[in-house]
Amino acid sequence: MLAAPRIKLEVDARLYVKDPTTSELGERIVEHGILMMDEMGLEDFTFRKLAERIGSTEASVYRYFGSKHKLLLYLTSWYWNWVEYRLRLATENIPSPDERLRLALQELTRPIVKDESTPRIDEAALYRVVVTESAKAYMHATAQAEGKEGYYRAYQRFVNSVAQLIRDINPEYPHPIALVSTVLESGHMQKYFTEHLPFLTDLRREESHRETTMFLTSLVFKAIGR
Amino acid sequence: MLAAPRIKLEVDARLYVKDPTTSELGERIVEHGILMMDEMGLEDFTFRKLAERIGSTEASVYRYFGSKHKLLLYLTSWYWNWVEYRLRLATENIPSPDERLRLALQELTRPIVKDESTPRIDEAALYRVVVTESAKAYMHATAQAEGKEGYYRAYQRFVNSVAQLIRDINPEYPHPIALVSTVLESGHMQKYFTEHLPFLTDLRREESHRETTMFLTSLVFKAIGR
DNA sequence: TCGAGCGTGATAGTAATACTATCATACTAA
DNA sequence: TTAGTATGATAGTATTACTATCACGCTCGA
Repeated sequence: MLAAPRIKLEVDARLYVKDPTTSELGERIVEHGILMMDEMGLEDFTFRKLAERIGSTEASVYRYFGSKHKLLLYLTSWYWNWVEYRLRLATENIPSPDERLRLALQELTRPIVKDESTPRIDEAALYRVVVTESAKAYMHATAQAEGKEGYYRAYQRFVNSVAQLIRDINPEYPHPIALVSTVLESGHMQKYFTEHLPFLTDLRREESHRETTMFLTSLVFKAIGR
Repeated sequence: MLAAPRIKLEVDARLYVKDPTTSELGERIVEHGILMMDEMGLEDFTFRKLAERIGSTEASVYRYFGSKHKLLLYLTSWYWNWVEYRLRLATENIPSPDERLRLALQELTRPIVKDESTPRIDEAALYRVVVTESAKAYMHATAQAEGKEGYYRAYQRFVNSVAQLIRDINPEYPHPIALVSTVLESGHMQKYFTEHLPFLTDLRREESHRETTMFLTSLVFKAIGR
């Protein structure tokens, strides 16, 4: 079996002070930042705790990321770039638009596992972080300004990619973007509900990915008219 | 024209230390709590600032609500009870299940205005607070415990009410609860996007409520098979 | 080989936050 | 009249989210 090729995803340079991929310390900050946010949640996570865990100092962490919030934006941006990359792999060379969209939705609801092509990033943990915390990344007092600055561009780009798959099937459907953002957020939310608030969903935990795939696939294809 | 009758909605007693509806100070805390969260966002809002604005003290605010988070839970719980009350008014005595669901979805996407039957509560401001902050209320490290304790019961009850409208139309539809929570959250999210992050939706700001109604109504009726 | 500079660690400090505690006072109800 | 309750006034604590300063050591180019 061949080793997976290592991939590196670009993240908007304004989301970091110093590129964390250029040093061992930077890599450790991202690696353990993900793990700690996953373990304790965004609110309890602090740069001080992170620094302690990786044997560094608070000041050094701040040399890479200007704030906890920027680190979260960096991680979500990385995440959406990674999802877009997976989606391209899954849909390339598929001639049928219907089949492309179906595969894309499957890819979006697939259970996430640690990916060996990115050894410093635990995708399963990052996925849980994005599911739980991403609303906090773009719903806050200064979100509008951050949006205008383009801080959420990775998400925006991904939403547009999927919307294009919809337009390829039915160019008359009036709200492809709203449909895609609804489906993406719903996928995350239902995942969170099945794990933490099961009385707010009827997707079952044991079958959650299969059922989520069916639920969202049916929702989308019926909405756009197939 | 008759004055609207005043209504009072019950909120789970565990969400407050002392019932804020039993005193003028309590009413002022809730009233200005909503307004200030709307103006500055949850993060910048503090009990100290609130106390200053209403001419009281931090300690006195804590005598009503154990924490900022509990106050937010109180407000969202009040909000869902209020929405459920409106939905009952809108759908009572409507014999056709189809028409009931249609009216319910209209009610859910209607623009919110201050309601004179609740003089101390600015529903338009509360709606914006819930849209922006509610994910922070139930997505955090101890959410699962709070869910088990029943702190989100108002939301749960409302989701079930709407799900029942769906079952009345098509009892075979497999995921009414997931569909309802998806639609509720999407309604909020699209509202937020049209206002603050317009590049993440294709619903236009000027027409947002009309378009949102159409978008979600079409989504739901197609999903359940009408 | 020297030295400049860069990256990091070590330490300290600040304003604000999210509470908790204590005491005084005024009004209210028996 | 008094006992209790609601509120205000004030103070204090641990933690957070940074910012600042200095020292050290490694590397890279002259």
